[in-house]
Amino acid sequence: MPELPEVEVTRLSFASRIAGAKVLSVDLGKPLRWPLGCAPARLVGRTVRSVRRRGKYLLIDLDRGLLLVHLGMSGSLSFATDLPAPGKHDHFEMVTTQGALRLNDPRRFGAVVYAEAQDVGTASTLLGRLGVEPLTDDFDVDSFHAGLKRRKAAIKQVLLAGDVVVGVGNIYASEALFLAGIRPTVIAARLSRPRVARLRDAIRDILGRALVSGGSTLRNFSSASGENGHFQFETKVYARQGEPCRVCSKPIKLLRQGQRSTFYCAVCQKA
DNA sequence: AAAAGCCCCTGGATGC
DNA sequence: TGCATCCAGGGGCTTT
Repeated sequence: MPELPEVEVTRLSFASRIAGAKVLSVDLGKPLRWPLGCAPARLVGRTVRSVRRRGKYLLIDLDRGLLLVHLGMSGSLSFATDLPAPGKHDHFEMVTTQGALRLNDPRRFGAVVYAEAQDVGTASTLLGRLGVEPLTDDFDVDSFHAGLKRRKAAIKQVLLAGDVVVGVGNIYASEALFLAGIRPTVIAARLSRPRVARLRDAIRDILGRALVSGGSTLRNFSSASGENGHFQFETKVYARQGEPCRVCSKPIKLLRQGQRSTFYCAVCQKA
């Protein structure tokens, strides 16, 4: 579920509401991907400053230290003053003076990790190897082209790896490659500069439009205020194998790359 | 350094 | 209805 648009939609849905709140209590459910990294009681009394995003991570800045939140495959956050009693898949809850922030994550691939501020951004942290933010001006054609030049893997898998550009997951990788007319199996280093430029524009276009649409709700994603996304109704190739391409009417194809599904049109996307 | 595989976990859909 | 199998939006870690 959560690729860059979903994470950003989540951030926008509670960042302003939680800013300035004081932490009253923190409770954990079953173990997530990584341990919190501190005793929950240590967070009590701290103040939430802001909520930022880096790639698919949310960074909740406290007056001292910060929380890194990752939604994994099945995570979603809720922030409200009137949440129902916790369910079996609620594994993190932080009650504040302005509402309770809760992580629901059935598969538990997500995580909430506490870090001291000075630990963030270095190569030793979770954020150290992340690529450029695709919706910023730093995502320019020259550096994108240079990054891809070093990679001999298929372009789809390079996009998913997140060390060249962040935030593009399985849905939006297929969609962006379709929009750019590029076959997902093309070796990244072989893409010409004009095609790299098209791909850059396609990634920004897809992510931007998904963001405006509130993200994609495939199973149970919703923002922290409970809004569902609706970009899943706009996908051109994702999960449409066998159905006619919306441009040329030939059947959409499905293949496996790195044990993940890739969807493409063999006519519209040239090698 | 980069690429390929493996694995964490639960639930829903499908097939017998 | 029950059971087995496969699949799912991510990504760190280990092995080539």
